[in-house]
Amino acid sequence: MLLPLPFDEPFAYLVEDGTAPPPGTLVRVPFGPRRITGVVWDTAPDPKVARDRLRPIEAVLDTPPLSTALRRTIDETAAETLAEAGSILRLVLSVPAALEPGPIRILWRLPAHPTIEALDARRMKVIETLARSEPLQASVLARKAGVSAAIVKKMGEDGLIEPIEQDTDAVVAEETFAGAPVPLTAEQKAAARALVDGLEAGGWWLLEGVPGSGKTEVYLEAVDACLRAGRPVLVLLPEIALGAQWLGRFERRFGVTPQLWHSGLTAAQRRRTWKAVARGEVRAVVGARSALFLPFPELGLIVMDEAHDTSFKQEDGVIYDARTVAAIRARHEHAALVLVGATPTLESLEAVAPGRHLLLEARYSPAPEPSIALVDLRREKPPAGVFLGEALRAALRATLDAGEQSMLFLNRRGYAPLTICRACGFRLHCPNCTAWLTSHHYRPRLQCHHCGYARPLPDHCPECGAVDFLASSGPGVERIAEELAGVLPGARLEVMTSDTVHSAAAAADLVGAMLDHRIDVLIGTQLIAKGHHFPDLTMVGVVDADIGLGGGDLRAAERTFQLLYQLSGRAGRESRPGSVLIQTRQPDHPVMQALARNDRAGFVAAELEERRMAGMPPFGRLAALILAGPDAETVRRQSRRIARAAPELEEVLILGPAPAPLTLLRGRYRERFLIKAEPQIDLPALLRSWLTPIRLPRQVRLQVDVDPQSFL
DNA sequence: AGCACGCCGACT
DNA sequence: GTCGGCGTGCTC
Repeated sequence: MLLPLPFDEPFAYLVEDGTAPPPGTLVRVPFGPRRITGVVWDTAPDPKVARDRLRPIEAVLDTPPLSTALRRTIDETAAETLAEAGSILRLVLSVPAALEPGPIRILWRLPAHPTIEALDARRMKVIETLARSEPLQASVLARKAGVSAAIVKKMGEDGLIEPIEQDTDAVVAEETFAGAPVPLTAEQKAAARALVDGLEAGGWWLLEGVPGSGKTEVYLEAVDACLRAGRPVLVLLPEIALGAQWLGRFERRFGVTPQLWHSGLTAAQRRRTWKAVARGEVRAVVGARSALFLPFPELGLIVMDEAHDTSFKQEDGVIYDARTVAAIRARHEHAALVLVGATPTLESLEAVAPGRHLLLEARYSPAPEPSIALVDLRREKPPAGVFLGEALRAALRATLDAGEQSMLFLNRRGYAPLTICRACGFRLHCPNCTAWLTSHHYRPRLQCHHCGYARPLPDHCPECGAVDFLASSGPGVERIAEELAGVLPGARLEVMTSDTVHSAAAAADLVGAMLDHRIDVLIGTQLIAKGHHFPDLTMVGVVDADIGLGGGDLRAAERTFQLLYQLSGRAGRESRPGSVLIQTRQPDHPVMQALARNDRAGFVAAELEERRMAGMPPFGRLAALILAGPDAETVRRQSRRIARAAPELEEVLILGPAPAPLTLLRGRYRERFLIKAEPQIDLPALLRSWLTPIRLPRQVRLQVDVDPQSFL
């Protein structure tokens, strides 16, 4: 029995007269003082307790069993991430309430032999209504029959009508997938055909296309083919992309809304969807990465849109990469997997089989490629405290005068990333993290973006007490909005960040305001880079393109290119030409040069060559170990212990331990290792044999991150 | 993960 | 004298 708790091995239980339920069955078992729902696993467990201490299974649940494909996915994901199998099972059984019967609703129907003698007119009306209807709720019945609720209630008491109980979770809306296919270009048709023809055989594809090339329409053809073949489909999107625009396209194509799975669902929606998926009644789910662990009895196709997006990496709790898990699940389901995006990761470009890399090169609409220009901030240096250079200001003005829209991009929330005392030089920092406090003006306070610490904006220096000497250093989007208001008086500005957009509805409002041209300039963080199409948007300005390039991140260049490339795609839709202005202090950087030449292929080739030389992914594999605990010395001592036990292999390079860049995070000291292995090495297995024998004191936590995306 | 057991501080 | 803090250990 595998339990949804952090254990690797299944536990053993007694079964009556040796009739064990088949693998996958959900059962209720006693575990210490509590009752837990576990799943019958495939291998006979090896109990580490005496036979006579085994306890019996308490009950077998009605929930349909977990499929073999899902159980193998759990095993393999555990092996790959070094998480316990039980922790992965916990992701599958993430909705405990879905394992219980749902709320009961009482419906009324006619008895087998209804009494109709001597009934008054109102009672007859109720009988007649039920005679030509399905069982109804009391209130609905009363309304339909045109009588008061009291009459229905009394008839129930008198046995004239009969109650039945209905599990409200058992009711699903019938899904009829219809809608109209969108006409496709020859290039799109060819790509769609390749996917449709390959569905049966399975395996994975890379669907790459410039923004506006119709990638969605192409993969929706594969979705359609899969549904026609009677197999369910899972479409994964970055959480933020699960917006009205995407759903609108799905609805236009299929005439129905798919089932949704994301963090914003209510408990009841979550419970109903989980149950319906488990019963095999759901044919299409669109969701964020956690949807990969839904209990589909079988799956025909997994589509990952914007597959390069960093939100597909789960960074806390069980650390997993949705791309890896999707590949594992697709393989065990004999399902097809399609990774979709404008800027596929170097990993997927390198791994894809030549015939399975589908390219869409033509833009749907006749808009020409945007012109991209670099502004050298070293030459055109704005005065201190000013962040928009002359060229950018002029472009913004011209766009406004032409009655068109602009976007200003800066990947920094808040007003300023640092507040400094001009009297004593003190920098306001977080008490729990190695990080400055960001000042926010819209919601006035100082905030740590790593741990959630916040305090009011101070009027004096907490160090030397000097009043009115605190100065903002560096820009955030709020500060850019302030500066821009001075540059374009009267222009309609809006700021879009996770601070100003709390809900899907708020995001839809902003998008709507852009579409209706009630906004002249939209200022925002990477939220604004994600697939929205604004016909009147012709200018995109990047306030500081260098932000992502610093630090020790091996993917810094790749990510910066992805982000700015995607952003450039926002400019100039329909028939109007777009222009992109990028402010940078490193105009000679390969990323900036490639952007200016609009040369993605060249950038990818050069970056791949660098990775190859360095043995970095995709030509080698990385893992990060992070030890964290409240006491710095204990953490250091334990890291040295782990270092001493490290395997010594020619194909494996172990760097560290060293204090993590974010040395203090949420009040815990952190030491890091980085492990680089040649591709032929089974890195998870190596880590397991290295780390499993090591017992750490409870205050020190060891986190293993295979294929890390973040290097903090 | 939870939950109990167990050993040291401020209180009705 | 007890209530309760959370460190440690165990759960088939």
